[in-house]
Amino acid sequence: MQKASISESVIRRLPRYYRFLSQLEEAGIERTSSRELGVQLGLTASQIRQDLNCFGEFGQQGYGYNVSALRRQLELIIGLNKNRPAVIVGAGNLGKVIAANIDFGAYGFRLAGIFDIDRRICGSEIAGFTVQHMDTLEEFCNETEPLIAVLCIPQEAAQETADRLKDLGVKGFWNFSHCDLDADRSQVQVENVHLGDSLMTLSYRMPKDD
Amino acid sequence: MQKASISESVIRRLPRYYRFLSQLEEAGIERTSSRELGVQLGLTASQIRQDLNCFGEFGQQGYGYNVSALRRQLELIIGLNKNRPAVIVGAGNLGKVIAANIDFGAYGFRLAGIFDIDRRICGSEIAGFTVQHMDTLEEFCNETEPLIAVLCIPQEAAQETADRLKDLGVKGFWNFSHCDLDADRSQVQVENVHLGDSLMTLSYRMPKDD
DNA sequence: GTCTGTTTGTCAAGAAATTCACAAAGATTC
DNA sequence: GAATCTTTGTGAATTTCTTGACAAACAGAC
Repeated sequence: MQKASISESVIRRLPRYYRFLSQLEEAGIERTSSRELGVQLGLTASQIRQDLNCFGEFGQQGYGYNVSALRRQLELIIGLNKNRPAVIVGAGNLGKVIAANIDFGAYGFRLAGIFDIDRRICGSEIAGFTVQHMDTLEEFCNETEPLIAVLCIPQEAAQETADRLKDLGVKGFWNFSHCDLDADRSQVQVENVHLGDSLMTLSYRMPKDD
Repeated sequence: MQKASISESVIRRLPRYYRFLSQLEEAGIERTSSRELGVQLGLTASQIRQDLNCFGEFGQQGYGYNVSALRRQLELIIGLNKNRPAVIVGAGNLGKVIAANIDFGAYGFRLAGIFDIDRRICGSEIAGFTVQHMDTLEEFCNETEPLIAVLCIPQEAAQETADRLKDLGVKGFWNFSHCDLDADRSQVQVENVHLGDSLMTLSYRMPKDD
């Protein structure tokens, strides 16, 4: 499907393409072109063609791209059609919000369980799941084989927990802890989410008025 | 302070440098070097020196960098020492979590108010703030002059609300709506946070086992 | 105080990403 | 159905980003 190894820059743009095409499809628009997409997304038409061509030839000369077909292709490329089990580790404020508000199904996953170390939280219900204690993590993983883990735990516990989950077969980490996980990228994929970093870049870009 | 216009790539790395230096400082480590930082952060020493030199000469040959001094410099560069008013718009699940969990002070801002369109939510208290109705937004902005707004509202309302806030003098948007805001970057800065995009890149990087 | 070792700041080379440009192919018009 | 218009896919040019290399400067040892 893909021509060579895809650069990080391209990968980061794929979700935007997918989102925008979904919007077009919902709006009932049947066809589009790299020029049109470029204008809407603030990119050059050339870049969009270049990006898409990493994965195949989805357009037609003189016509452009069929919105639904291209959206579907991106869905397959990104893997959104799959249904891979995911586990949330850490049922504090953040864990709760993610459990309740992220539509894992829309991203090719399904939430399969929520865990926490605090026995006072265990047993309570979040998003239809009973919070389980970390002691039962091994059992759960052997049974359910989660492909990814969402880490919503304090910085101190993150690396250790990630290692433990890695040994249990988890292949991807969506990491909300305030640290960068250390991992051999050939074995495990890590997506760090640092809201603080994001806010800092905004802070940097604010007028300095010195 | 800065030598020329700073590239996006460099800006994105600054928060990581800052975070890591804060950790070193807390651990009581006094000095470090570009080589050491590079090993820890998974970057080349050359890149770190290049990045830092965009803003000045903070190191000393034969010695390296003083951790506290460099952290302090980055603090100033990013603007974390400031105290600029911020407003949260949208007091649903996400708005609540952000209000309660983001330490705005640590990023050079201070939370000054929370707004929502839903009168049933207005009047309730979140993180010490009484949720105000959007009708009173103009009054609030004239008084408090928030520099940034955190948008935690549905996609449909995002662009309109952003325009309204822009007219009220807001210069930056931390946008959690599921859309990319359209804005003249010379007047207004937008930092889009798309958790869905983040999860999609993880989905893409998962084994395909076809 | 001299000598050795380390590390910076910077320039240049190399690599990567983006944009340009255009032939080829098909759509659309008349 | 011929002529014109549009748009893709792609190789090359350009720009941007990253890495390599080294002189200059200082630290630390003796």
